[in-house]
Amino acid sequence: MTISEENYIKVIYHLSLVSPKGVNTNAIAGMLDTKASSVTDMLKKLSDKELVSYQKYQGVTLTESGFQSAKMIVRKHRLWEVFLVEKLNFAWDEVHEIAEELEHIKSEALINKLDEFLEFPDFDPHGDPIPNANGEIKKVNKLLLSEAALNTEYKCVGVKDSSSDFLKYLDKQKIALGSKIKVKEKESFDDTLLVEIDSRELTLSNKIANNLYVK
Amino acid sequence: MTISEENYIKVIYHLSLVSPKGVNTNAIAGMLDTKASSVTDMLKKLSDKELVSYQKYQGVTLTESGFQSAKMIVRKHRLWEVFLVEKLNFAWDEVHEIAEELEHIKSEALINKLDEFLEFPDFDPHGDPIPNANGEIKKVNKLLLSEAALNTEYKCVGVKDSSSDFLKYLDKQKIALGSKIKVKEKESFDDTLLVEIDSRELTLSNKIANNLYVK
DNA sequence: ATAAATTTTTAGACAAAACTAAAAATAATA
DNA sequence: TATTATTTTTAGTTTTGTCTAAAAATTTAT
Ligand SMILES: [Mn+2]
Ligand SMILES: [Mn+2]
Ligand SMILES: [Mn+2]
Ligand SMILES: [Mn+2]
Repeated sequence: MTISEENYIKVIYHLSLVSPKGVNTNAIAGMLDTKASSVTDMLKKLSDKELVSYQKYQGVTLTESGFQSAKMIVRKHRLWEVFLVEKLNFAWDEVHEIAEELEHIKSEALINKLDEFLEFPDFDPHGDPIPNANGEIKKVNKLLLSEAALNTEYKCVGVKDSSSDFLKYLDKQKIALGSKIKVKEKESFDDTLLVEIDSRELTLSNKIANNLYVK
Repeated sequence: MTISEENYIKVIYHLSLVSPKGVNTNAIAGMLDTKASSVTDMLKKLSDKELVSYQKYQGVTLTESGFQSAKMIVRKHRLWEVFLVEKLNFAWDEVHEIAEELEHIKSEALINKLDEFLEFPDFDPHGDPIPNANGEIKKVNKLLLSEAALNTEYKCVGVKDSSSDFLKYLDKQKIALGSKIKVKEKESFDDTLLVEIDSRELTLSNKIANNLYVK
């Protein structure tokens, strides 16, 4: 697989978690910052290689083989992110772009040795699960902070939006994965939350609450 | 720079250490396992980007900017090799191919953090010097074992040939970088050496002696 | 149900990096 | 020096991945 093919497969994987019946050409184009016509061309090629099932105008889904490949790319991406944060001391908002490149390094021995070196982590720095060498993914019952019950203690376990802006905002508010969090009040007008985080009180907008996973 | 351009620049760098007056088209083609015509095409492009000085039929040399770029690629290659051996426990004959891919990862922050993580190594697992962030290379007065004086204690500090075959042969003979080595006798007929390595006696062919650096 | 809007695909073109075959320049040899 | 051999370059293709513009299919709205 070329780097470009891998990027398409990965994007189709992520989109099909949201639209499992079939992923739109335009959605793929949007994610890859390319044109719909380019996507159509690539879908034909991926279909020839039996990585996707594609019938024109009907959207696209991954085949079993495409699904497996996608998970291996995601595995590499997330393991490299762990490496960058845990070993090289990058901040969690700095690692995604670099991992976008590292995820295309071919060696299977490399990724398995890296996994071992990192002591087989289950989650990446953003709380996303890391598929193991067989492609198995540990399922976690997380929910968005916006859906959390009042006066119940949760733990921050992941972010939905992992843009640098959002991650830096969390840093500024000293909200990290692992922080204890409890919703004390919910403003009915705009769903603003009054929360207690590690015994500090904070006000969080609904937008924030919609992008923070808790458990 | 594309990956292909980087590979050309790196090969021209290595070849120009041997032929500083100008590197031949055919030599480049040989190293990159491509055709001379492809090399000519690329030399024009590199010349347009002022990474090389090129006049047709006259061979090619790196410009200052090309030279600096080449050293940064070599820096990345060798730092990754150290990482693979020191941290991921790869054998020294397994790392070159993987480093061939890793050397093209773009981030400068990454390579400098990796350098720090590895505690700023001066040499890679094959004894080759690692340029620092400014492109400076530590010069070492090493010589080939075949040129070593008799009955003088040396230390193995590098290999000239770093093919898997040669490296595995050294492993089998328990010759590693850092081993103490002394030439006891030199057979005048075929230059075979009788050496003492870490207090074991061994017979080494001239071909071996011509590919092992000592100091 | 028809028309309008949107999405998707096709057709044709382009740049990068490779190739083959043939021509041109340079180097080696008689 | 003239001839031959080798090296290098040019000319013309190919493949991959992209693009624009236009056509076709599908979806939405009237
Ligand atoms: Mn990421
Ligand atoms: Mn991540
Ligand atoms: Mn190497
Ligand atoms: Mn090396």
